[in-house]
Amino acid sequence: MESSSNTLSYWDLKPLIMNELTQAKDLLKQLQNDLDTSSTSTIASKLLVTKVICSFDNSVSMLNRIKTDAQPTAASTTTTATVISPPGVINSMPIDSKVIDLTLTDKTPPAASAYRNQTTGSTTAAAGGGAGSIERPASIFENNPPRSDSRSDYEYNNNNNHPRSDSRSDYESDIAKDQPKKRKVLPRWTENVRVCEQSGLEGPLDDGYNWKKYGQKDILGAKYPRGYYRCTHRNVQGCIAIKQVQRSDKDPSYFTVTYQGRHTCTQASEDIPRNTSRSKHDQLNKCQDPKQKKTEVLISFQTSSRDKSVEEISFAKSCQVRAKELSLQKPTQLSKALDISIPKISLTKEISNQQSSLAKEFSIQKSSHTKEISNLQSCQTKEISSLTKDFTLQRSSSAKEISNQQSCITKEFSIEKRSIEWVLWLNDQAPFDIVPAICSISWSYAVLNMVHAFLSSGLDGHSYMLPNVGVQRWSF
DNA sequence: ACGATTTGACCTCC
DNA sequence: GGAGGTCAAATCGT
Repeated sequence: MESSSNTLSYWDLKPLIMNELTQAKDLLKQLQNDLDTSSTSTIASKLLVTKVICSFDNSVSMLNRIKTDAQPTAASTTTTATVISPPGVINSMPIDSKVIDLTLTDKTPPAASAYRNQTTGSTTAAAGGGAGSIERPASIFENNPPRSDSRSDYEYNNNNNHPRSDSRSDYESDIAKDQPKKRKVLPRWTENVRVCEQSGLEGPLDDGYNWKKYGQKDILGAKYPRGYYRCTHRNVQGCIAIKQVQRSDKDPSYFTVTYQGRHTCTQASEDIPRNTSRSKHDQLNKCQDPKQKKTEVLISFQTSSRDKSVEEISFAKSCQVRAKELSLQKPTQLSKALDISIPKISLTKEISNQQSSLAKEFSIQKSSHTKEISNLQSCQTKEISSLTKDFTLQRSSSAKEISNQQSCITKEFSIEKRSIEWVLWLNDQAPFDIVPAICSISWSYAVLNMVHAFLSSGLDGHSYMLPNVGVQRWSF
């Protein structure tokens, strides 16, 4: 429903400027508190300063535009407004340094607007409770937002018959009285977020912010309804961020999330969006495979990406310059402290990182060494065991062999002994006169051999031929 | 009891 | 007149 031409009027920019100024004011308050209580780090304080500068920059930039754009002209003029989010000031995208380009529309030429104002102004004044043009203080969202802040995304027509118009605040009535009746223009972008299909949930999806659902609508031609969410801190802090979530018809695992307006609540002050989600958020996230969970963010702004990049760069540069200027022009205690503390902090961080990585490395090495030692021990134990076994076997076989050899030797010795004894006996018992012959060495040797062979074979009572003796029968 | 969600009615815009 | 966006009472969940 967003318009697509490029004209901006004062009334288009006013809410944005108010928003910027309110934000700057809040940030300054926060900074003041921080400095009073010393509750935050110097880096956080510096960040706050940068945010404030950026908000002021944006406001000034927009006000400069108004000077030229708001000049009544005969024909409708076309301009492009660009509101850039400062890197520190997080809009509802959980990504730093986002650039929001607004290509906004005012289809009502100034003349026509004036006409409308004239025709409707009086009735609105009546509805607003009087013709007085009460100047609303700058803190329009200060803690107690107007009852109609729930309508702040809209500027209603000044319709006398509008059943709710009488409940609107004086402020808005005044605005309504004076300005064209258009929807407030807010930064708008979309993201395509993929979640697992099993979840079957159409939660607001976890983007780190807390959202409250305020409506659901069946959309013509769409299979799934569209959910409407606004920031939980809307009532307390006047945060204007809203989003719409709709499941894709083509791929139900995708949700198209359209964000509108950036967070001005304290959530935005925290650089890292928190995952303080509940219920469905948690379920969805638990369900998501870490690999699948990688969110495919397709941010589509209404201006070309080339313009966006250029503006992003120029904005970043402007922020840098301003921050530098500030720290040079006002060498306060804070900036001095920052100059000293930042290198110190980064050094400490580096040391801590190195320590951590060394500890990690040591742990890994220790682990691998322990493993190696354990393996070696195991191998050695095995080897020892095997050696012991071998040794036992060898000892056993050696013992057996020795025993066998002993037995053999003993047997041989015994045989020889008996042989000699027998020869001696034979010599004593010789019935013939054969002593000289027996005494001859050759005969003795032959007899000894014969006896040895005889005893070895275990034969008993056989006849043997003795050399040079003839047949003799010997009985043992 | 209180906060979140649902849902029908209402409103704006095209 | 209809689609989209919002409100607010009713309902639900803790």
